[in-house]
Amino acid sequence: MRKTHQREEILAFLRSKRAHFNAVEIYDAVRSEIPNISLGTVYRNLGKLVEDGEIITVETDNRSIYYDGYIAPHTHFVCKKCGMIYDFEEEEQNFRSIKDQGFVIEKHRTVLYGECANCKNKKIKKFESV
Amino acid sequence: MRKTHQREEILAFLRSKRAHFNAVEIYDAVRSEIPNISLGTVYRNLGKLVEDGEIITVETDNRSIYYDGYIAPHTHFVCKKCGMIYDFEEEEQNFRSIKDQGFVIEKHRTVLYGECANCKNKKIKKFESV
DNA sequence: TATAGTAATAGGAATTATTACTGATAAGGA
DNA sequence: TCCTTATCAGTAATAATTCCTATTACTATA
Repeated sequence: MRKTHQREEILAFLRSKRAHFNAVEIYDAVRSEIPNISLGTVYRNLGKLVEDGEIITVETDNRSIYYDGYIAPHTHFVCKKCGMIYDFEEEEQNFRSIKDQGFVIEKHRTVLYGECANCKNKKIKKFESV
Repeated sequence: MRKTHQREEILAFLRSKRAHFNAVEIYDAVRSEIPNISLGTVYRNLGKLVEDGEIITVETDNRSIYYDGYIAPHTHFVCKKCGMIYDFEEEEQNFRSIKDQGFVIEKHRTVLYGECANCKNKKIKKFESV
């Protein structure tokens, strides 16, 4: 894979932000550096960067794919009380039985929903103090 | 929400199959019962059924949303070779460390990507026979 | 430095999935 | 049965993504 100005800029942008962007957002951002870059080029390079493992995709239910420059495998936990999103490291024992059945897991997208430890503890404290 | 023939058929179809379908596949299936149903009607009703919690969506990275009539918590595995989506039961040991940290997981959306056991076995066979 | 071969580019057209619109239909209550 | 109105079929429009083509940049070799 050649090192091109366009691809460097796209990767630099994604690495510089700890957030998720869709192709058009990335296109708009990179155009400030390379005004005549085309959207097609952005898509092609995003595809190659994903293929190459430099970035990852985040699929949502709102029809567009988001790209993330933070590639360490991680799990998101969304607290339904406080709305905070937590990142968790990979756990070795996850999906043990699936692996044991001969399935090879290359990547995963996991979002957990529930109540975070902070909110749970607050609730207990509140209860004790009554 | 009115009880309409179209919505009943869509829900009945999804409940009758233990698999995942995109909107066009559901459209084709339901047309055998209601030949002149329109694709727009299928999309609208799928949206309402999701809103109502009667079915769930599976977001993958291949540009179309899949619908699942099986709403008990489970994990999806998408095979990058054959494209098939597999269901797996809940595993007790999953996310152990997150739970141990006091987080309460109420539900989750998990999609694993990789190579399924079938495709892996095919590959091995092919290699052996050469 | 010229040259050929390869691979990437811009720009736009094409494709695909989904949503929006409109006049007609039918579900469900009075 | 009659009304009201959500839902329908059919179709047009939109949005996200991919494909296509002529052109350009890079690399290695002469």
